[in-house]
Amino acid sequence: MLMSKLVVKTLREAPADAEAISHQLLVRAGYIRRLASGVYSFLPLGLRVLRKVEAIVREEFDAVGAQELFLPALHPVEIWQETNRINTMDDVLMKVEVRGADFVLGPTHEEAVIATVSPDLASYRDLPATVYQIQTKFRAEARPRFGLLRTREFIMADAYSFDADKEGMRTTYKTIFDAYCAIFDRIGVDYFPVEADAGSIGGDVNHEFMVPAAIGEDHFAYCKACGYAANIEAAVRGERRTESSGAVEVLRKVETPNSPTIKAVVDFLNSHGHVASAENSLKSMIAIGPNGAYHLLLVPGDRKVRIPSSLRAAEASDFDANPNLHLGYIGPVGLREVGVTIWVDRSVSEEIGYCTGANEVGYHLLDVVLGRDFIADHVADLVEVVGGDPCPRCEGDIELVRSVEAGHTFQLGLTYSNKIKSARFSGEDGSEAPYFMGCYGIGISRIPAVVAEVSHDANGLIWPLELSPFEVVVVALGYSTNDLVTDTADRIYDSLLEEDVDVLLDDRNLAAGVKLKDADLIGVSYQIVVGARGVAEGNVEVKDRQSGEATVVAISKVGEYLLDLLA
RNA sequence: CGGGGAGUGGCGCAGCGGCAGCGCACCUGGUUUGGGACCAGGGGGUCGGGGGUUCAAAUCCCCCCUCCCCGACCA
Repeated sequence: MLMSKLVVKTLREAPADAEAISHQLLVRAGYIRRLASGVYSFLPLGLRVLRKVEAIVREEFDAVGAQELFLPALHPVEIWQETNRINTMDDVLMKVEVRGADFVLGPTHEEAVIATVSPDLASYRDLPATVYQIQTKFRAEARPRFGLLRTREFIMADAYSFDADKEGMRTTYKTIFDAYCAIFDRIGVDYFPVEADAGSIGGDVNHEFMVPAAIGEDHFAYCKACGYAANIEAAVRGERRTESSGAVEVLRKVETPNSPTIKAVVDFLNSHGHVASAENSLKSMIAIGPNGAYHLLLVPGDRKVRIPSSLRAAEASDFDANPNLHLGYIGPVGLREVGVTIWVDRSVSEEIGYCTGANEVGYHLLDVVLGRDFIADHVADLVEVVGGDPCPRCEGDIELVRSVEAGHTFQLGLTYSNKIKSARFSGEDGSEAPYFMGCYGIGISRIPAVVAEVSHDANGLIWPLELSPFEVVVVALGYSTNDLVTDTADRIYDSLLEEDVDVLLDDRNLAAGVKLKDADLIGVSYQIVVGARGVAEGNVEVKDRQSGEATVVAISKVGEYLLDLLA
């Protein structure tokens, strides 16, 4: 490709609306351009990178026997009604009406893939099977941001696996999981498969593929000592012995006017002759179960509650509907007797007298003891981990790592097959059974941005060879004025094309500085700099964009030298 | 959806009642070619949209739209 013909115009300055470094660089270097909020066009350079990402995914999926198919983006609303995700995913669905018929623009394709392939997977003899698709998906993101990192229209690769039983599903999951690792190895970024929360997609075991990055919207808990890694929404902390503070006094009620928060209560008590602290208070959070039942979650007052995925946080209307609940003064004592299920965090001790709400406006209880003054129905991990918490697997400490989610694999089990009539096959004994499914997604259009976030310098992008839009750029300085340069650059370019190298020749009539700056900005993995100074002595310079190292190479040897680098 | 900020040529910005400007980019001619080079000439704008105030509005007022940031949300 001749750069004079390439549809691209680099920018010296980034658009003012680009915040993330990946966004700035991809726009400046001419890879992408915004069409609307969260909607981006891929220019020729950007598409080349995208195609390379896709090629890696195809190769690794194909290698484990997954078969590519193509599904519609336009889904009839009925298939979304069958799983009820028309309601549960309402906030992200883009809906369109076409001549009186209702459609959904697919944000994910579980319904569509089942509807499509179930006739082909009618018997246990047809299983296991894995199919995948690489295509555009849509989400009505409330707030698109960070360029390609969170968009309304995006390209995903999603694989879907179908097995006859749980064991088969687990085996398939492991196979695809390994393929994911192979994919991310080739993409060339540091990544961590972390245990994660299943979110609205449902299912059981699942892993997020996280790439540590300063811009990341997620955090995962990580233990350097043993490698434990879990999304903050799924992470738990280990036990740490809390020293008992000695004798626990009797339960008593104290007046605490205008103290609806932990901080207010602690401040009030401490200034009125009591000794109180957030750690020795219990934060009481009301959550609602799937059947509308009330649950009380108790965690130490200095910690953030992590609501179990089976429950949802209570809303104002839920408090209004239950006369036993006085927001700001809720506590465990007596609530179980009025039908509230009591949960306590694992760290709540039976040897500590806690301060809790008295279920009466303006009053709290002191020295409330688990087992003595109230009984817990469930003991669970209810706090969000923080840096410094003990690792649940070893003696180490947890740290929180900011990161971007690049992929997500799920063991769905029967989550969808149980809801969708056609998601069944005939077993060996002739009876019908639902598929054990898995699904596995990679944000294809997010990958270039993720890589750009972690691989750039002050001069621009730095692509790993596998993703570089070209393998090498021939930067011809004085191409329009120096015949020897022109001739040398052309010969190198032609010989590389001959060897099927993906090569770009900067033949533009521009100042040397501009060409060198552009080459760095665009970030092609290798540069061959052809200048008057070198060619007079029979040399060119080969620069590795990653290391910045430049090597003087004889013109006659440069083809061979480069093929070695690319091998 | 709540809070904050911004819309002036492709990009970055100035102008803030009185002729719409600057840098980059673009076009023509010339010089130049190892780190965004120089000279001369040139093209491109309903100042986001609508309404109002005024002799006069990019500039003041009202409504709307779009975009960005923080939060809520996040397959």
